[in-house]
Amino acid sequence: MSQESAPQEPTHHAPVNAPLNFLSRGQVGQAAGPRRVSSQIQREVMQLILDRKLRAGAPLPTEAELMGALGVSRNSVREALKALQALDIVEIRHGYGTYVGQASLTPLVDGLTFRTLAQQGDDSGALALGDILQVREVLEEGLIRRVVGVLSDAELDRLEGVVTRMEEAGRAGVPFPELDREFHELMYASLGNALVPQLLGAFWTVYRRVAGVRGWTDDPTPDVTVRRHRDIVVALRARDVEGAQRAMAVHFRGIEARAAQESRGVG
Amino acid sequence: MSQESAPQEPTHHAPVNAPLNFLSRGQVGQAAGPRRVSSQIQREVMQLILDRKLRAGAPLPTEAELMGALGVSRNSVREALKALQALDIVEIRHGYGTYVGQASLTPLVDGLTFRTLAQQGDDSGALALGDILQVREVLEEGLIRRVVGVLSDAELDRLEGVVTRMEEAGRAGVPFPELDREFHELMYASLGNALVPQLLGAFWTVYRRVAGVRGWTDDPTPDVTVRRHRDIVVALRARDVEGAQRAMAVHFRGIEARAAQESRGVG
DNA sequence: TTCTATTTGTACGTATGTATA
DNA sequence: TTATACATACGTACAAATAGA
Repeated sequence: MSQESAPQEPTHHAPVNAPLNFLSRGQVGQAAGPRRVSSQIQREVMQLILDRKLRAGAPLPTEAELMGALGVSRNSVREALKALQALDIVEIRHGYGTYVGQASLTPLVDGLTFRTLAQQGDDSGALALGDILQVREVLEEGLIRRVVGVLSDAELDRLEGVVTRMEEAGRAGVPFPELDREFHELMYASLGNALVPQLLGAFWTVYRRVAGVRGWTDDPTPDVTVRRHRDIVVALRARDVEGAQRAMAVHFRGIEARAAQESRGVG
Repeated sequence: MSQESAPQEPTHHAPVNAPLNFLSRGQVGQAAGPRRVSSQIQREVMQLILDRKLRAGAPLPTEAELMGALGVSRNSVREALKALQALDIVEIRHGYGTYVGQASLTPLVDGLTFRTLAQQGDDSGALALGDILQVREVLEEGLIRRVVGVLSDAELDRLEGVVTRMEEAGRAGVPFPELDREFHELMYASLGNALVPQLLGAFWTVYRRVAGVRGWTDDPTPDVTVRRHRDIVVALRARDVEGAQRAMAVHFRGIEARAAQESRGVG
């Protein structure tokens, strides 16, 4: 290993990283210099998925077929597929084949987790866990207002069921992080917005992972957590918009207080 | 190419895609079967960045050095680095070296753009442009309330300057998408939340890219757009929380109306 | 400017591990 | 269990790009 520490910025003239420009070079085009073979293959595969309207799980050509069809080496094909795999745009199953991926928010989770863990020597522009929490809070406080009117009684019953299970787990002394996640995802399902639950789930997962790496203990006051969630359900059932938002805000105050306390304990 | 259309779900027993588990297998550990060499290298490189506290732009070991240090082939190293490059965790410069990346939200932009473009045959769970717009709207309506109290007069002047430049561009018949982006990013800079401007910028970019691919025309009523932004600045200057949120809501009503209109035009 | 060393990009061949049928 | 298809990994060679002498 050369290049020890000394985080010196390189000259950095061209921040090139040309990702997916889609129709930037013609449809499946070969007109006018394809810059990097590997990047070109990435675009070709994505364009192939779009053109054939393939859904998640649909089979993609094998590596050998892509080699022949695009006239490139196996190495280039594999590097391109690895990059698309990291974006969850394709899914590679060893010994079986390559398939269209879910295009989930897994890359966001990975990236945010990495950035949050890397900011210990906190400098400008660094990402703190509090930033993620604040975004979650703003989102959920705004979303709960829009969901009060559309939540059905059946959905409210399901929410209350989750709270009940939380209570049971709390009495048994068992942590219930998954129930918390389920509660928040369930609440916004009726919005019919496919992005909302995934985005909230992504932030939630980042929080949990970072907390895990930092060795934070499990919820020290599960009874309080249960009560906060029950308050939310009560306000939702009463169709009380302001009350619901307030209950959500209180819930997040608790989360933030805990995070701040743990940070003090470590720092 | 075999495997034509027929988007049939495969058996799909194991949804394996083991990404970055961080300390899942010991620190830099090799204890107990490292499943995939390439994935293992990804984790090693990330752990190296964390351990050495390297900042964005810092040089990483060359491919040859990684080969020697980890005892793997160059192909495996390259595949791992390609995956990390897709996540913007490393930056590869041809003929020069590999560096720590910005860990930006580029992967999110790519993924959301891809998903939105792929959902033309709209089925369940598909991601629509309206979903992204709604998240932006909820975020900005909540954020503007929190920013009213902390915005300095200098920042308000800068915001008004952007609106003025919008007005000039509009009079000259020049579209001003970048000024719109600048306005929204500038507004939340004083929050000190590193995630907020990047997340909003990501959603904004996805919207613009999808609109571009779909061939939507530029803003047909730039004067209205300018007025909406000016209304926001006026409310902010008056420290009018409710008015600011209302102005932001009106702004988004306009965007949604335009998107709906364009969608009807195509569909 | 030209040359050179370093480093990444692409290609080919071969062997092995893995999952499906 | 066997056979087949496919991804995984390694090694080598050469091409292309960059920085610096």
